[in-house]
Amino acid sequence: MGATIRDVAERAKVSISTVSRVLNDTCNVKADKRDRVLDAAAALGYTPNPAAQSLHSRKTGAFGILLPYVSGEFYAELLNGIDSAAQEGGRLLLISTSHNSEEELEAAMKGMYRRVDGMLVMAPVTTSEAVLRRAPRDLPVVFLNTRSEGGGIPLLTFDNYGGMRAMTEHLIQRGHKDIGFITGPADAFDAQERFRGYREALHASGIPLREDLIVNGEYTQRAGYDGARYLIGLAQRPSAIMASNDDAAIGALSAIREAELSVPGEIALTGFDDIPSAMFAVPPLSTVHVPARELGRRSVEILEMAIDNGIDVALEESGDVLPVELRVRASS
Amino acid sequence: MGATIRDVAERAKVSISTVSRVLNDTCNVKADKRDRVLDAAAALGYTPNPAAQSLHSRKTGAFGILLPYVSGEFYAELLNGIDSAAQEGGRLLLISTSHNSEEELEAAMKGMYRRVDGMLVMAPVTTSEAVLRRAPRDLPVVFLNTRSEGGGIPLLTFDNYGGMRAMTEHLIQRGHKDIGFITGPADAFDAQERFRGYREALHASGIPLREDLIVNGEYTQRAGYDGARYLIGLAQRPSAIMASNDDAAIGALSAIREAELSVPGEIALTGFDDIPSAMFAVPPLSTVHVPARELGRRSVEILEMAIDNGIDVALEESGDVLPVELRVRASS
DNA sequence: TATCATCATGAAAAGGTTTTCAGAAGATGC
DNA sequence: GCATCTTCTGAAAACCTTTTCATGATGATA
Repeated sequence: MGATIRDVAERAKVSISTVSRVLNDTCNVKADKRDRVLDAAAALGYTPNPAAQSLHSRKTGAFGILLPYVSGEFYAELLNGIDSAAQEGGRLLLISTSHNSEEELEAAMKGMYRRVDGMLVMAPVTTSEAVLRRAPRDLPVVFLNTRSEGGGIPLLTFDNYGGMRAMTEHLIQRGHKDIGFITGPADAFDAQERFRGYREALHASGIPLREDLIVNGEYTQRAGYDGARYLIGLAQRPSAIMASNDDAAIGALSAIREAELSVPGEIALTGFDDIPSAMFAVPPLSTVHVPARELGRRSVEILEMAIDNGIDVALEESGDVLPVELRVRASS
Repeated sequence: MGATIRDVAERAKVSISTVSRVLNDTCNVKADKRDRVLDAAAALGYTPNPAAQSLHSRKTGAFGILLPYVSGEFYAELLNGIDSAAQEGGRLLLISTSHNSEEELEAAMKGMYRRVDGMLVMAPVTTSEAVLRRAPRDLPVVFLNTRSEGGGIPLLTFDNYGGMRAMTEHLIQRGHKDIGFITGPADAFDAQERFRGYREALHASGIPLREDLIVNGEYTQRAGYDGARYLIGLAQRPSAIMASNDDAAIGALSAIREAELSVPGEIALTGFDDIPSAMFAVPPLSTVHVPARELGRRSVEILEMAIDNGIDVALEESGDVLPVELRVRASS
């Protein structure tokens, strides 16, 4: 059904080389032929076959993105940034999820190999090196929010540690000493970093860590709800609860309100990520603003650079830890 | 860098035809050669070039999905369903956003043409016919949640009208007569349907429509917040507010709490979509459950059918309006 | 042993593009 | 008017598969 360059050539009574030249305006073609080709192409609704093009050029004009999940406002924001940057660059976007499983991750990378010019990978439960070991060597990869053993790998993170540390210090400054903490997924890089921020802030202030105030959680509302219920039920109830992300905080908020405790009067509450919902929580949630959209955009830029100029050039631009910002609202 | 079938053939000392046969096990090959080929392929880390394959087979093993936006929990759920179904079918997923603009939509479809075997399109502000008119005729398309002028087009929707009508009837049954309504985007199909459900339910119960209780909104928390503030400020304040989706309802909830009105005591509140956050709102939000994930999965199945067996077969399976379910929680 | 069917294999074509190479046509300088 | 140089154009190669076709080998049957 689709017309080929051959059809266009026939209709315009020129060779296929000429058609190609006109369409890519690569060098001079006489005006009359040029017009004939353009007319013929329009009449036939000709579009070059991308498979043939990429077979020849070894480029695809696309890149892949590999996320643990797509659910959640954080990922939505991130995707948003990636999508708009990709669209501006005229690139197509292939997406896949790994569910934090190494096998799925490897399968997805294999599946995208040579269908994309490069990949954006977010793999918080392994290291960038481990991923690269199982990936084709000639595929430019930029990592997001992933642990790295050494340098030499394009990697973009934001300051999980610093953000949570600042938030903890904020609570300490407000006089809180017994601060409950609902962790993220135990094996996730960012969750560990956030926990470290909490731990070290306490330590620096000489506040002993109460193990019973630490609840293992997930980045979900459900986990936040469950965790908060546990903390509220303690004999020595904490005066503040820190959730490892906003979703968990919103779940915790639900549990706290259910127990008819006031926020922040009886229990202060904080989150992390600053998803849109944080501002509309009741009361508005104190949280750490993460530039998710920006992270998406920047990572696309770096990938673009890696594709065009090689990994080494991209490297100079990357290795960045994007700053985060404390957003103190009514919940603390 | 990547090895080709030619390299494998050379290393295994066979012809490329044999390599191809072994790798696709299409017909019998002697055991010794088969082993040599397999060894060589493994040693070289050979993967067939997808561009060459799809050039020959005219298949891509991928499909495209075109959404208005990717932000928001509803889309995340939908994407989730699509992604998992696609992964099961071994298909790659290309994604793009249209921002409800016809130009972007057309550009995205053109961009994906011949890079995908079919497309899933959600275009609530136009009609499926309008989209198809500008699309290549030989591209299977399944529409989601899109208005259609006639039949004959694979289309999957859920019962926007019925859901909102049922919710309105629920409020009427609870004795509400002055019910504020925060609309969705004026030109969106689903938003119009939801509004119609509200209007006709009132009409059926003989309750006159108060124009001043209808606020033009968006599917955002911000719009819900603004809309609710307006409604609360009215001299003749409504006793209930219906938001066109959960995001708007959560924003409205924020405004109501800010005004220190009780929910549902002084103002009842309802949403639509049943996003995960709805259950964790305080109080938990009465809403209409929409099978977003299911919608995603089903649409992939239908597209798969359209690709394999032609549009007509897929058509029989589609045209469905997925049922929605009232979820009455504490907010009403 | 001769014939036939079956099996295994390689050569070659096709799929649609871009690009190189070479040739033809026209222009320029003497 | 001839040699040289541009400018324009077409043929063909290359990109990497899959599949058809043809051929040689193997085994079976009469």
